[in-house]
Amino acid sequence: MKYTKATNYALHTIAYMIKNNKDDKFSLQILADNFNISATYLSKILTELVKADLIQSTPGVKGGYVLRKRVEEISFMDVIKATEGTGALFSCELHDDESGCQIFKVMKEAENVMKRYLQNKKIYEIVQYM
Amino acid sequence: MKYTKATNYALHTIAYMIKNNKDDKFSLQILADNFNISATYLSKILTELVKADLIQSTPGVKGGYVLRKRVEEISFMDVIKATEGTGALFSCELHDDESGCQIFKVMKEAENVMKRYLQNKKIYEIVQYM
DNA sequence: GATATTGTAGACTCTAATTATCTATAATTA
DNA sequence: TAATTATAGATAATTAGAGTCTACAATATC
Repeated sequence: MKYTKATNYALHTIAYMIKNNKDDKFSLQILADNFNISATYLSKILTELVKADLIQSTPGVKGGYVLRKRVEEISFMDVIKATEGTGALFSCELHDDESGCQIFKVMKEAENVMKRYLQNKKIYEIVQYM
Repeated sequence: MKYTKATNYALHTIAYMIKNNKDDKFSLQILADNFNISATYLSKILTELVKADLIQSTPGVKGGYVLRKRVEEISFMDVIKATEGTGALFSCELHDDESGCQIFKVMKEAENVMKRYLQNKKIYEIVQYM
């Protein structure tokens, strides 16, 4: 069980945008070069952030990506949800009704504890140390 | 990012052993039948629990698996560690020294919060409700 | 000591997800 | 219209997960 690299790129992209003047527009190429990955690959990741309404994209000349929320409103969890999805980390196929499984309940609550931590932690908080 | 099914089988096996007389010896076949999976497959999973010293296996006639610790000493995390390994959920390849990455630090602490919860939760606590 | 029983190791397969890349296309500005 | 910028689609390589099957090792019992 591991977070995907896409999540890492997404978190670093948002942090990068906040750090380098949060109101600017950033081109895909600039961002991709920053991580040494192909632009189309990063595009797929950022498109998920667009769908999640965390950033906005505009095509065409002078286009690019821009933050869509105030930095106080962008948590780690918001970004992770966009890239990893919202499904539970643990699932139990051994019961007809998973939610009745005692093991599932514990695993789900443990997951919630982690997710609450990530929901409360905002990305701008750590940008100053980067 | 998902827990493996192996973790689910492992947790259910320990719970099953605690529930059905914790001092008994259980044969692989009985346990595998219980979950409708093949014995050799479950064996691979339980062998990890043996290595982690949570259960003991004895081959031969009248052999089987038996718990090796008192039930108060078997936490969810103990089992999960055995099946999922001990590596961090998040890793950052964008820095030479990962531990200096601010994003990594937050992700690691979030993980620790979840793991502490699972370390404090013992399997015998939920068996009574199964 | 032979035999039945029980767990383990190894090789192997199948599938799905991850991690990309490349090409073509759509939208926008100048 | 041309240049620029993001997106969608096809494709491919690699790895992890989820098993199965066969052979083997250890143990008890007769």
